[in-house]
Amino acid sequence: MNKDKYTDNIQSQMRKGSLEFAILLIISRKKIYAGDILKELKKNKLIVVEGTLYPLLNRLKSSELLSHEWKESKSGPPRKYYDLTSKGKKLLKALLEAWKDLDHSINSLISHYEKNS
Amino acid sequence: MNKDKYTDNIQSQMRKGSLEFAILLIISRKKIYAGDILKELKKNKLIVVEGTLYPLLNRLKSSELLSHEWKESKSGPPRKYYDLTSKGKKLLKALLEAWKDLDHSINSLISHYEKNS
DNA sequence: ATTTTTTACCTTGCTTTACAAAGTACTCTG
DNA sequence: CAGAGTACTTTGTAAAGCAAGGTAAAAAAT
Repeated sequence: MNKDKYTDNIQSQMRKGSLEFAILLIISRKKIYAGDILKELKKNKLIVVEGTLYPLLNRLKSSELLSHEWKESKSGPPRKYYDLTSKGKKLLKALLEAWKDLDHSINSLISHYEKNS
Repeated sequence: MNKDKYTDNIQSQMRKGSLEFAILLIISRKKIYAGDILKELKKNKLIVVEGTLYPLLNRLKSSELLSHEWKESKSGPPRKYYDLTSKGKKLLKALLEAWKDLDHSINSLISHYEKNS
């Protein structure tokens, strides 16, 4: 175990856990392809790389949470535009509740911390 | 890939990412041993099992984020009581900032979602 | 006093997954 | 058509969660 590597990565670990959720939220707004999803995530400080995003999208696809259709691009090869399936929409609602729970739990722990420091 | 298994686990994945953070927060309040950490996590709906918690505590220990001392128990074998090292305290402050960023990012995405649905 | 139960911590084997890096393929520009 | 840019995929490696089983100490039951 490389200590520094471990320590450095805890912060990114924290973000990664919410990655599927963030991606479903982004796709729920409008049909969008991988390149623009990456940009949206970066805009929100949720840094991901291709090697993570593409397999993740394919997992969501084969779990029938996403569908996609090919669309021509004016500046390169065609793109896969993703959309939520009804199963995906349903899950998104559930994740929203789960997020609210987590948000509440962590913020409650934080408020204890901040009282004592 | 088992679809249902994958779908079922996204919610817990979300929580897991914040696990180290939550554990450091809990330990920051007072010296505490694994059994009581489990109870605190459950109280906050952050469900974890022994097979996850013990290796995690050991990783935090070998990264010098935690220290521990053995204490006698009145109802069984001795317990390892964990405490934050100064390195752990420093990391906790950094994680607090990272959490606030994540919280802000996700809640911003959510507010877009809720506007459109 | 020995056995059983409870409590506490640890380990093993399996599976999932993030990521870097390399690969494939399409399209536009010159 | 060669090269640059864009888009999607695959491979190999390492990290980590979890179920299940293991070790050990102390208390309770017999």
